[in-house]
Amino acid sequence: MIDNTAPEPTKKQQIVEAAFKLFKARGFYATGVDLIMQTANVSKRTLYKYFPTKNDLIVAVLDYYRTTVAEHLNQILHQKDITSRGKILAIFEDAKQWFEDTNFHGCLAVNAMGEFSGKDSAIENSCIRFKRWEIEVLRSLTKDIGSQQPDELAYKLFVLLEGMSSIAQVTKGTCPVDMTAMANEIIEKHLT
Amino acid sequence: MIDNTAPEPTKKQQIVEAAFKLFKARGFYATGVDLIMQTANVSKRTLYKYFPTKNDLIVAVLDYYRTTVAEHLNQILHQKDITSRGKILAIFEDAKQWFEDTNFHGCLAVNAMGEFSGKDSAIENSCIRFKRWEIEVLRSLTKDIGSQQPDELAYKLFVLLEGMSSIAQVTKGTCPVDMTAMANEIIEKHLT
DNA sequence: TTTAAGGTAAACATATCTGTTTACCTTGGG
DNA sequence: CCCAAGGTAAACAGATATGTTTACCTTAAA
Repeated sequence: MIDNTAPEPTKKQQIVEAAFKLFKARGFYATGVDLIMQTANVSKRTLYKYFPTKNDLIVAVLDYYRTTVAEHLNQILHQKDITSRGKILAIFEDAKQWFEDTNFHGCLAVNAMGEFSGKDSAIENSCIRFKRWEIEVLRSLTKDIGSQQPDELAYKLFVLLEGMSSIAQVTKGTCPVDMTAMANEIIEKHLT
Repeated sequence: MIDNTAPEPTKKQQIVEAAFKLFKARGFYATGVDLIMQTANVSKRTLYKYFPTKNDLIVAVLDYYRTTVAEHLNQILHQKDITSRGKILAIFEDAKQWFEDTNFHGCLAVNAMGEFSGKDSAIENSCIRFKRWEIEVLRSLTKDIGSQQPDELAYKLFVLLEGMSSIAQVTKGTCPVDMTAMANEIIEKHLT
């Protein structure tokens, strides 16, 4: 009998998810493995079996972070009755909700870079990969729109999203500008 | 005889400057007080005399960070033969150079927020104060320009700068867009 | 000369962190 | 039945962190 219901054991995933939640809310250095293992309901031995070092776990968490963002984005990207331009604007509307959450703590990759820049190249690379992936998502959309310079437009939009994120993380105040409209104007200007 | 040459002792400043350099390059948690005191050429006792807690020192460093940015900005802001609009564009050009430095490690206030959000309200407040000050600098310029909604325009420009900073910090790649030109277009669009 | 302020150097206390090891438990298939 | 895989619990080791304390030095002013 072949078991095809749950191929992956759940313990490893429990660890990653618990660590993800804690790292996001409390930072990386400030979160000890003891707390992670308690939150995940897992013994320390099991944790170190799957992740020989804490930094290995951090890399896994950053990769997991990308999959969660990707799954969330796919709800927008896979809609059939909406143009690529509409999808971009939908991303901005979605980001607005995202950033206004009182529980928002900034981009995990940016935070990780702040703590591990120049100290752990595997973590650094994971952060860079994440940002490259984000901009690639935008680029595929700006290419769809028919832009002659899809890279440039994607970068402009990316700067907006990153700025919104950073400001929201620190000030936690409401945004006085309709950033979706601003993005739309930038697209408009770019296409003419 | 009254001594009015150097009223403040230099030790305190040495500590703040050394800590500033180290925190910027290596992060807050990852930088121990031993390293700070060695870098500052100061004994541990002296350090704890001026800063009873490491977090007290962090708050002082964040305040010092603002004064260094302010002094740098004043070179632009105090020029007489340049319009307010020109000053804004000069800030963007300056930021470009700033962010392209291989030794750039992102905004210290953003990094501090990533490490201490929800953990130390004095540090949090220092970060928020820094961002509020930054946007106030921009607002005084957009007001000068004659904008009817100086807050909105300042916020738009601030989003751009923050986005540039974040992306530069993580990807360390060259920016494929002339952000100064983009800022100029946003100003143009806003004023009409 | 004395004294107080400010400093150094280094041992010390205490806590916490990552990571290891030992001993034991549970469970499902051969 | 048994036994290997995967797990728990908890003690342990070693490094490192923040702070404290003790003893001593230097210097300028009263």
